[in-house]
Amino acid sequence: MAGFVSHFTNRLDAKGRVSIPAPFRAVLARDGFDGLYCIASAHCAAVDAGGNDLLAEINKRSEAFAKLSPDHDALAVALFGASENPRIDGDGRMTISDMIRDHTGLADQVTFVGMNYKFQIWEPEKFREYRAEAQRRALAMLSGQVPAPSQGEPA
Amino acid sequence: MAGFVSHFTNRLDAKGRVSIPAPFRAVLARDGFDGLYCIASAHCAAVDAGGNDLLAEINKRSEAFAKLSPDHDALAVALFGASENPRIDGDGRMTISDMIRDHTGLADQVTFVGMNYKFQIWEPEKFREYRAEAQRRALAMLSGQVPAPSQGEPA
DNA sequence: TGGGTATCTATGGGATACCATGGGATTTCA
DNA sequence: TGAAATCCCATGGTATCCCATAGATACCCA
Repeated sequence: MAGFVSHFTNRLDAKGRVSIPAPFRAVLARDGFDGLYCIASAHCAAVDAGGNDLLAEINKRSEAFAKLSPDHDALAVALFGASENPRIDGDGRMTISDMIRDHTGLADQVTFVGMNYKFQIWEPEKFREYRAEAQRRALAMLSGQVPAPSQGEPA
Repeated sequence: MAGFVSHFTNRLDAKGRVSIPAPFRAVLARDGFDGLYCIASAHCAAVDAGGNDLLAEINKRSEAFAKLSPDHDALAVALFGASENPRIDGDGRMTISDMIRDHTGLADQVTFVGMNYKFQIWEPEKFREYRAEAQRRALAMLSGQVPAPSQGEPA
């Protein structure tokens, strides 16, 4: 079954709310996660969002280390300390927290980008730039110029 | 279902009380633990807090040694001697004990950091420093490289 | 086929509930 | 009996719930 696909740009209202695109809501409803799981991306000005599938990916990363160890603690702070669990109201909207606003730099519009098992939250202009760069990289990779990165690339 | 996520900073009042963030209280309520389980972190200036999940991890550690053995006794003293079981009042607040105050160095503000199966209690400024370091280490760990030996860890 | 209607979506705004916080009053314990 | 812990209530700010509206699309039926 298809996951999060396509991208949408919606307006942020005076209360800091934004409608989650209806197709994404449908995917979340199938997933069954309560609300939305969000985590700041470690390598770009976007926030990853999704449900159980995304949470499972995050959990997988920290399971490599023994709990209560310094390594596990550091990883847990970096991952879960940078995560949030916003609710979705009856009209399909979420509230943009300070964390999301600071990390993405978004102001009055929000771009939602489907990435199959998760989607990303972007400031629209920053997403345009990132997308252009991503397409250049994809083109280079597909033409065999650049070796595909080994698996386990941070999302 | 997600555990403790995100981080919050609340004020300590004149009576030494502080509100436990509502999302954390919701997780604790699901967990069913009576009050809060707290233990000083062995490797940083924070206090681990949580419910049955955290307690289970602590128990797992001491069970590695035979009861009544000197090793088990020593570990039990170290673990449970550094533990506390504060209550949560009707308004969702806990009282900061001298142990927590001394071990974290906190003064008038308290930062609560979600780490999924537990959360940590920090002095806000010390947390900022630790977090920056944790993000560096996490990036190194996740990029598949051997993590740099964590010398110079904040005590 | 075309007009009309119902539905869905994004968005705005009022009303309400919740949360963090402060402080008084009461209880507990040494 | 005095200090500390606990209970209880008040309050300001914020988040959430609920309803309204407009535009777009899907649907229906003559």
